[in-house]
Amino acid sequence: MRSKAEQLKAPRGTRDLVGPLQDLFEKIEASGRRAAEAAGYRRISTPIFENAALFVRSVGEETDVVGKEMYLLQDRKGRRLALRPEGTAPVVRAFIERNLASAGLPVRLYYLGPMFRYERPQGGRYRQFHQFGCELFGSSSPAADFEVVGVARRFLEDLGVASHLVLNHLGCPRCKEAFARSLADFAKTISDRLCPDCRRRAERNPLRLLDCKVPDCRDLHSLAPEMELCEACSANAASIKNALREAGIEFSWDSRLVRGLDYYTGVVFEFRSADLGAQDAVLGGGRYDELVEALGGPSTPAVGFAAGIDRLALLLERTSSSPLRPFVVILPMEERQTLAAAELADGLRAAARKELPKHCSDREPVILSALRARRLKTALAEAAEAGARFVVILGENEMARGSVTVKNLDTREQWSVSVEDYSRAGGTNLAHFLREHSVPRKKAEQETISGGKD
RNA sequence: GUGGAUAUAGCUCAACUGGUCAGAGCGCCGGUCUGUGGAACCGGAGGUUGCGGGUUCGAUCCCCGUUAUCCACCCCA
Repeated sequence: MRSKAEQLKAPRGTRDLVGPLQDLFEKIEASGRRAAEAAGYRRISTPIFENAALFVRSVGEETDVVGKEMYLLQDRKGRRLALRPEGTAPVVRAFIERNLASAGLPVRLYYLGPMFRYERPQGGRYRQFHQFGCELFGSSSPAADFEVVGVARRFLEDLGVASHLVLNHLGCPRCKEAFARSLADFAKTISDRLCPDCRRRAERNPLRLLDCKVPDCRDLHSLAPEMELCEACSANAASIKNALREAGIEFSWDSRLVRGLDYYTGVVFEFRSADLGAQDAVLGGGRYDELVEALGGPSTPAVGFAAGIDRLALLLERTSSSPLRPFVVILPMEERQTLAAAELADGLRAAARKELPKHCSDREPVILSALRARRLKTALAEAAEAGARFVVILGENEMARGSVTVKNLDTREQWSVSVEDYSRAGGTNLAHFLREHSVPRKKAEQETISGGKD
C-alpha cells in the first residue's frame, strides 16, 4: 500500500521554500527591493497567467521559451492562457494597457515573483523559478542602459555575490536583421559540416550560431561574417563602454553573447557566476526598443533585466543562515503553567509593539512561549542555543508571588518582576523592564538572517 | 527533448563477488539531574533499502519498467 506522501509529491521541477531557503529568498528579495527603490523604481505585480499570444508576439514564436517551454492552459471559455515564462512581456502589456506613460516618462518598474518554464530540471533550473527584474521605459539614452546595469550590479553586490559582467550590442533592428540574414546565408554554404543543433539554429535563430560549443562548429563560425553596426549603433556601444569604464565597472565584451528572446535589440548583458556550473547566468537583460510598439503601444524605448532568485539562493546557501532568533522565551516550570506562559507571551507581544526597542532590523521582536514544561536545565540550554536574550520563568513560586523571574541569558543576571497589574496596564510592567534592561547588540549580532550562531 | 549517473533512518553515509547486513555518526525523545546554561555518560523511538514487476531456494545487491534527483547538451534566470 502506498502512503499518501508518495502519491502526492510536489510536481517535478518545483520545490517548497521553507526554513533557511525561505529565509534566503526573503533576503534576496529585500536586496532587490532596496536596490530598485533606491533608484526610483516602483513595484508592479502582474498576473501569473496571461494570454498565450502575449508571449508568442513578444518573446517570439520560434524561441524555445514559447515554442516548447510554455505551460499552456485553456479556461472554461476556451481562452488560451499561459503561465508566464518571463516577466518583461507582462510588464510591457501593463505599461500599455494601464497607460502608465501618462504619468510622464521615464517610467521605472520592478517586479518579483514566480515564472514557469517546462524544461528538464537541473541544479539552478526549475520549472517554477523566481525572478527579480527591473524595467525602464522611455529613454533611449546610454544613460538608461548604464542606470539599469548599475541597479543590477548594486543588487548583486549588496548580496555579496561574486559575478562578472558580460555585454554585447545586437544593434538596432536594422543591424540585427541584416546580420542575422548574412549569418543564415553563411550557414547555408557550410550546412553539411555543421552540427544538427547549428543547422536548426540557422533556421530559427541565426545569432545563436555563434554560441555553439561543439569545437568543429566553433572553428567554422570563426569564418562567419562579423557583426557590422551602423554608425548610430556603434556610437551607442562606445558610449556605454566608456561610461562603464569611467565608473570603474569591470566588464568583458563578448560578441557571442546573444540572448534567446527575440525582443532584444541594442545592448544586452549578463552577470555570470563561476560557481554555478552550466547554469551560470545569474542575471540577464538588455534593451528592447521595439517591444512596446510591437504590442500595440506608442513607440517607446526600454531597457531592463531579470535576475534568477533561485540561482542566487544556490550561491548564497553556504553563507547563511540562522532561524528567527527569539528575544524572549517564556518557560513554564510545570505543565500547569503552560497556558499562563502562552497568555503572558501574547500580552507581551502586544506590549512589545510599542515598548520594546527595535532590536532586530525591521522585524518585531520574537516572543516565544515554550509549549511544554521541561527540566529547567534543558529549557535554558535550548533557549540559549536558539540565541534568546531573555528567558522568563513561570513556576509555582512565581504564580504564588504574582511575579515572574526574568533572566538575561547574556549576563546571567536575573530579577523578579511583578506582573500583578500586567493585563490591566497592557503589559507595561514587564515590557518596560525588558526595555530598560536590554542594551543594543552589536550590529553583527542583530542580523537575523546572515548572522550565524554566537 | 537528447545522453549519462544516482535513490538505504529526519540528515550525512556504511553493508566483500546475491546468503542474520538492515548498521554508524549527527539530530530527536527519555534518564543520570525535584527550579538555573550549550557538556558527559546511559537508554529509546524511527526503515516492508523510492515505487512496481522479474530472475533466484534466497535480492539493498542482478534484470526490466516507473517516479524523483544530479551532471552534460538544448535553452535560459
